[in-house]
Amino acid sequence: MAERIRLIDVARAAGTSVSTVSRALNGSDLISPEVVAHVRDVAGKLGYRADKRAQEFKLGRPLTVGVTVPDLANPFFSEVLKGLNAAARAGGYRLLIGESSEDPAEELRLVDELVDYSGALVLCSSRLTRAGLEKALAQPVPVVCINRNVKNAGVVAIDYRVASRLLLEHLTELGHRRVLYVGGPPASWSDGERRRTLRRTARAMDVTLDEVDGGWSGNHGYDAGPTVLHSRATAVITFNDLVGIGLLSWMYDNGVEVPAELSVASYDDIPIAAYSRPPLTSLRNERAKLGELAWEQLTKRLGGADWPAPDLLSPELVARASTGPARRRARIRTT
Amino acid sequence: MAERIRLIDVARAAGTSVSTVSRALNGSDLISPEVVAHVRDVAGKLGYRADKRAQEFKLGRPLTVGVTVPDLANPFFSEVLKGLNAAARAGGYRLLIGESSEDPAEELRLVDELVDYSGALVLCSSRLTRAGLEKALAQPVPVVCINRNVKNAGVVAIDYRVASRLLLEHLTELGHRRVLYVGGPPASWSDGERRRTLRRTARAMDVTLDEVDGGWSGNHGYDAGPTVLHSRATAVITFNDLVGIGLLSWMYDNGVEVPAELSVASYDDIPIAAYSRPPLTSLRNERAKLGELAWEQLTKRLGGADWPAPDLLSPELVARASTGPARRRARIRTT
DNA sequence: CTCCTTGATGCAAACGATTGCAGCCGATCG
DNA sequence: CGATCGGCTGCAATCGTTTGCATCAAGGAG
Repeated sequence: MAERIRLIDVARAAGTSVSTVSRALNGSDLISPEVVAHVRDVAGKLGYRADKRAQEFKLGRPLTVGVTVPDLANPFFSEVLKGLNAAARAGGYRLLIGESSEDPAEELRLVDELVDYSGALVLCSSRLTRAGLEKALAQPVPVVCINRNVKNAGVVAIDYRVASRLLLEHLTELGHRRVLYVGGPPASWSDGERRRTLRRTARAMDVTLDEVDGGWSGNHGYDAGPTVLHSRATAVITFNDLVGIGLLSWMYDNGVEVPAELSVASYDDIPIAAYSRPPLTSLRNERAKLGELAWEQLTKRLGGADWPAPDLLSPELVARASTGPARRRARIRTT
Repeated sequence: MAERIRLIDVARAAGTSVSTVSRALNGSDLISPEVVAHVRDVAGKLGYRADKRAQEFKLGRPLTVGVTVPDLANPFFSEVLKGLNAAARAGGYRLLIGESSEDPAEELRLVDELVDYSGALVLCSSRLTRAGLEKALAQPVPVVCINRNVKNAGVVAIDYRVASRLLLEHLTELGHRRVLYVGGPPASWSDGERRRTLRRTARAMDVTLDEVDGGWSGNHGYDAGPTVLHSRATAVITFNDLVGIGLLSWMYDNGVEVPAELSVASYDDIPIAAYSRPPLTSLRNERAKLGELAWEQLTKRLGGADWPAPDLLSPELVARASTGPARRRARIRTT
């Protein structure tokens, strides 16, 4: 908790001027090597640390990227953040992270606040309304959206066409012809994409697809249990692994054998998916890479270029024990 | 991506001076109401936003709190961050989050970097060595440690004495007299505390306690499976829920009945613990509150006071199906 | 010996905001 | 009617750093 050392303190101690100290510390070639060495030495002894706020202020651009995520506790987002953080730090930027708690209004507030501190914005799985997004894009900083498709912004997303095809191919190979999708949060673009591509692919593969609403957490999956049980589907696809694991849990509690009576598959393959009972069939995606690519798009844009074409990442199926051959007969059972 | 509007632009548009605009916007009582209204109006029309960097620079103190966590993907830390974030934002501060990836050297680098931008530091479950911590505390900003006890800093932690007592009481009531602890990361202070309090309490309760090393993830728990199986303990306590769930998974894969043959209990009660098979007995703690309390200590300190006494939070036992009566005879089984 | 070049250094302006202080103007009082 | 007072407003300094430009000393060339 010592007092802050300023450039002028170093200058005085070194018997020179602030400009010389600044130049010496920043490696200008206008300064004689001996002076550089001396100044560095003195600065080191005094424990001088440049005031980054003053530096950035003088230099103009904020070296900060603002990021919004719907939910910090969801491993999917944590890993996107990991990737983005690593890339941004390597580029000399740091992250200002905001959590919207899955609330579009809160997200809008966040954007509004983050933009005051940031030279760029990354909206991760934005739950913003169309109008809200427009507003965000009108801000005086470049914006990249992860898992949300918009014009005039960088876009990095999972390729849900591939995702849905992989899931349905896997299930049809196991003999399933009737599949139920348990959906995600209403404002989620990626939920919309999952539905759209599932529908389209199901039609092409002659699979009957039903849909019910769900959410993003284990509780949402657990609560969907009765609905799922009463459906005529032999396989269920859930919005994400947390929902899937919650659903598996309900099935277990209610004596429904998975996968003998019902198959369950999901998106994301978060680490815990391998440890559910039974282990959950899911779609592995390179989440950290989503973050890295977002950063790449941003640097290009900050470098003056136009927005590059959207980056689409294809997931990969990880078949585990929660999916198996479709049962032959209609389920006979009450509650 | 419009150009940034500055105070002087507003001043010109409003036909007044920057000082007047500044005062009008900041609600000084030295300005006539009509002018205030007019300036506000013009500023609104122009979409003026104060440059926070310039503002903070002028005002002196950085309104940023730097935070380090070992692992962003661990729900425990996510929720601490949630609590801290909410409290700090309410106090007008924002969070700069750094992830050390469970690496003490990286954490030291992080601290070194964060301190350049922050007016205060929160070290969450710091893995720093003693010397590293000293260094961090020598920085010219106040530091709060969550789940790590140090002098000359704010301290907020889980009360592991209570935690260990609750776990061992629960297990002894179920008839267990021999318990194995599967430990956490070597640099973890809280792992040390868990061990210390478990040992002490076990001695007092006449329980035999064995210990093996583990880690922080599901994989660590899974890998500990064989060791656990070959031990003579009837109950296992794991470092955290992720480890516990990994261990449960190994037991399932290898046909060991839980809790009939082995009881498993753990610390933290992350949301997913309720959905493991069987659901995991764990210790619920108010993680978000850890973050809030850290902020409270910080504000007191920033207000000029000395560090308050450490805040200790008592956890609460959530008994689920992974713990049950101890089996009567020694386990007979190979691998 | 003087002038000019060159390399090293310092002076001072600038970034965008806040704020102490001086100044201005109208009103009030003697 | 002039002095004073008080309420608003603007000028200018300031925060810590960077950087264009002036300056200065030394050395070489004429």
